[in-house]
Amino acid sequence: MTQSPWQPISPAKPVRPAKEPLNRERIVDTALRVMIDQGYEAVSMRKIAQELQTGPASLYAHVANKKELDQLLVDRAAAAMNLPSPPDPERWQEQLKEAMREMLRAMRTMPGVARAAIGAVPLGEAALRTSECLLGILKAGGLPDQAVAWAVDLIPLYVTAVAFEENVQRADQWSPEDLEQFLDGLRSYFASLPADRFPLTMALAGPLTAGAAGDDRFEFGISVITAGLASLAERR
Amino acid sequence: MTQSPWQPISPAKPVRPAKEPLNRERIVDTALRVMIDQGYEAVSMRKIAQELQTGPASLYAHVANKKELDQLLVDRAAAAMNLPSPPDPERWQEQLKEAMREMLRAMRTMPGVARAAIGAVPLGEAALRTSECLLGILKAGGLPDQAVAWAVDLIPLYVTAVAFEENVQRADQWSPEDLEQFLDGLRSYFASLPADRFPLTMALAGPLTAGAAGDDRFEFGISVITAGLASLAERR
DNA sequence: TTCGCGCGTAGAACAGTGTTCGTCAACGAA
DNA sequence: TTCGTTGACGAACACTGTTCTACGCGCGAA
Repeated sequence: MTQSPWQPISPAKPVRPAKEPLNRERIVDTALRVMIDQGYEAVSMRKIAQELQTGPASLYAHVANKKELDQLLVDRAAAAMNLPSPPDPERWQEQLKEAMREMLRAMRTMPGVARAAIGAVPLGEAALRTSECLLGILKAGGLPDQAVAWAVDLIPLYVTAVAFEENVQRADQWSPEDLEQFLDGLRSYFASLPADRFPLTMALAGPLTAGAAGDDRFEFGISVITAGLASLAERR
Repeated sequence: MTQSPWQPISPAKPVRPAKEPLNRERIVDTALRVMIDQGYEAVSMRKIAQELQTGPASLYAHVANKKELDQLLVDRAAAAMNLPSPPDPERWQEQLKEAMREMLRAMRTMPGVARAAIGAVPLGEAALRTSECLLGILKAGGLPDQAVAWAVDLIPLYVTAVAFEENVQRADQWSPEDLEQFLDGLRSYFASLPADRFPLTMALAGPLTAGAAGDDRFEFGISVITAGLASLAERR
């Protein structure tokens, strides 16, 4: 089928520029960069495509869908964790806490990865490596196998949830002053409650609004979990 | 200003049907209904408006935005929980576990509410009531005030995360067979790993994939948390 | 009774989203 | 040289939350 003669001449020939071909790694790199400096909400297929100077459809040749891209980002975060090893039966509780701190640290450097990780079992290679590490520490602690397995589910669940909660605040661009202002509002809200129905909430308004910014609350959480797991080990 | 005489006859008169006026409660009712039988993802302003035979803009007269609607749904779930009371110092650990089971139960009857609850401090009246209840139980357990306060943060975080994880599966319409198939795939995936790098993952493939369907894993989690909190109380 | 005002209603539009369709250029094999 | 395959990608589809704007009804004031 030849061209119709009256057709307008071919429009300026897009002349595909000799640019680096797309691949999965470049896509994940770009997504990670966008996520780090604009947050998870900004990571859209369109934005990444634009950043790579292409159209959104091009990405689908290398990534099944957005969910898979999310998983790849999670795996990047997991790869960035350097966890304690080898497991030491004498120090397993401290090692466990160190591991949890490291997990939170890695998730903090990539705000938004918690949002991508929550509610989806991470099965990438790097994620499995962290699981393997946790398994080692917990086995060194002398926990029964079933407890070890479930703990490996519980621990990332908690850390991810904490990171996610922090990122919700970060996503709204809260400054420390905003946070303090929010807490002030919260305290006066607690103070305005009906005293007959919420006596404890009112009495504990101070502690309830403490430690929101720093790591104290997280340290409390990992202490509770570690102590709880230790109690299972001791009664073996 | 009279009508121009040449104007076409009044166009069928929209005749606003004598329908019940919109209000916040009807909106939340509808949203809840949609969420229960179609999941959280299906709860959109448009869909709710359509369900109420109106346009999406109408909702904004009664609800500030989607986030606020989410919070109202969460509060409905909180209102549906009937928690143990009064606190009993002799049975505080069992009461705590009962409370957590009840929280999960309520969230299960409203699949999707966990998605709405996660990462946003619930401050509605019903949510405060559950906090107050937890505060009572934990105080009865003899925990220090700061521990009580942080525990009240930790507990809903865990329960919500578990419920959310379950709902991700439910959202994808997984049947029990699908779940079993997924676990089979997981086990064979574990079996195919390089044995030198993932020895523990392979050895514990059984326990790792156990208890995904039932409540055993959740029971383990609440036991760990309760034991951890108890250890803080005992060393007072 | 009539006027005017305000509030609730709601259609249309805006700026996004994930994803798919169909086309087009480039490249290796025949 | 021609063919077939593959990757790239603009356009379009079906959505989303939210806002603008006009419209009509009920209610209080005159």
